Parts: sequence; C-alpha cells; structure tokens
Amino acid sequence: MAKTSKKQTYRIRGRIWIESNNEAFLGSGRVELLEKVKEYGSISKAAKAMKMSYRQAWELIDSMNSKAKNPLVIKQSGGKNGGGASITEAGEEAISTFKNLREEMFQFLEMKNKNLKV
Amino acid sequence: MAKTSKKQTYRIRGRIWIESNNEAFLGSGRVELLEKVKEYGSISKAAKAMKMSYRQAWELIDSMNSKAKNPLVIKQSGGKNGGGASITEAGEEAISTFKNLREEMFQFLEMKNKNLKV
DNA sequence: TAGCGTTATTCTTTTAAAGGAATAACGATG
DNA sequence: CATCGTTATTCCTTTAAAAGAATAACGCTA
Repeated sequence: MAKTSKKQTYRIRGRIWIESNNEAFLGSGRVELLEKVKEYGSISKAAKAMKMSYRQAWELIDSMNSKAKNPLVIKQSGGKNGGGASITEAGEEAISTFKNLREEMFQFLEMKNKNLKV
Repeated sequence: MAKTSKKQTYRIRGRIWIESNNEAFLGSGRVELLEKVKEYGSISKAAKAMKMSYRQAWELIDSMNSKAKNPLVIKQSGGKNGGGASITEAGEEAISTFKNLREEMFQFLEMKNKNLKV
C-alpha cells in the first residue's frame, strides 16, 4: 500500500477562568450553571438540564457563593414548591463579566489562528 | 467571634494549546518536554528532570511526532551510549511558535486583569 | 400535621487517569 | 559476543475524580 499523505488541520484553542485566592471561581461550566439556575429557578433542575449530578451543582454554587464578595445565588430550602434558587444582581454581573471576557479571548484566538504557522 | 471580612484577590487565568484534528498537539507540558529533550539529548533524562514517568514522556513525544507534518524529535534506540533523542528543526520551530503564542496570551490576560471588575 | 419538592449532606460505588514495575529490543563498542 | 544505557511496550497497582444512592432538613400549603 502506498504511503498516503494526510492533510492536518491545526487550530489554537484556549480556556479562560477567574480565580479567587488562586482557587477556581468562575469558568465556562460554572457560568453555564448560573444561567441554568436563572432559567429554571432551581439547582436540581439546572443540574438535570446539564446532565450533572445535583451534588456537583450544589458544590459549584457553594464554591462560587463563598468566593464572591456577595452571593451569586440565593437558595431556599423548603417553602413554596419545596424551595428553589435564583440569581442575584451580583450573579448577573458575574455571568456577563465572564462571557464578555471569553468572547474577547475567542477573538484573540481567531486572530492568532489566522497567521498560525503549523 | 466577630465576623471578619476577607480581602479577596481575583485574577484571570488562561491556558492555550494547539490541536491537530481536534486532538492535543502542543501545550505547555509538551513544549517543556521538548526543551528538556533538547537539553539532555535523551527522553529518559528529560522525563526524570520533569519528574515524569518515562512512559508518559515517550507517549507525549510519540503523539507529537505523529501529528506534526515532520517529526519534532528524532529517536535512536541502541548504539552509542544506548541511543538518545534530539530535536529537529521542526521541533525548534514548534517550541518557539508555541512560546510566542503563550507569551502573547499572557499579555492579553495581563491587560484584561487590569480592568477586571470583581 | 401530613405532603410536597426543593436544598443539604453523607456514604458507598464506579470509573478513569496516573504511576510503577518489569522486560524486550536496539545497536555501537570493547 | 557480552555490556551498556537508551528506546519501546506491556501489565498491574495505585490514586483521584466522578457518579450514584440514600436520607435528613426545610418551610409553605392544604
């Protein structure tokens, strides 16, 4: 069999996140979770929508709340409909801050990809 | 005990890498490994210097070589001093391409960190 | 005060990644 | 042709992360 040449496609990729005291604070997954909590008003439903265990979702939110100056998510256990969760103003700001940042990174990567040598 | 307020330091962090056909090709660890191979002329010594198992180092180099247009590392098993490994011109270029890219990302992050809101 | 669906928490199991050990293969060299 | 230190490869163990199960706690509501 003859040696075949394969055309390879090279691409620069990147990931960005925000730390608080050198620990994970905000990343893509966490921000997506915040958006789902906003959409559903519930941690358990948000977790289900992301095919994530409730425990992990709870832990992520607990981590974010403890690291933010003000909580990003307000939770209520018990009460009407069993309770629920909602996003604070600080939570809204966290979402937009991170998404803007990520978008700028994508633009940076796109530019660098254009003149990537191998 | 009174409630104490903790001053938190927030920081944007990022990571960058190059893929070939959507698979890892070049990242910080791989490039550092290339540099060590260049320095020591040996995969096993490079691995030891990075406190990495020889197997992992070998696999990383095998992966890079198979994904690059031309091999980044030339290996010889057996022979003088048992053999060894060295960096090709393509390997040198891969190192500098990636390190330049990463440096530009750091500058990007530094700029974004300066006007980071929370 | 029983029922509901949520949040909150612990424990166990499962799965995946990393690490380590062992050994074969290699080729120049004396 | 035995020795050497490397590359090459397989197998097993260990470790860490993720997943899942189970249950308590909560507070409104009827």
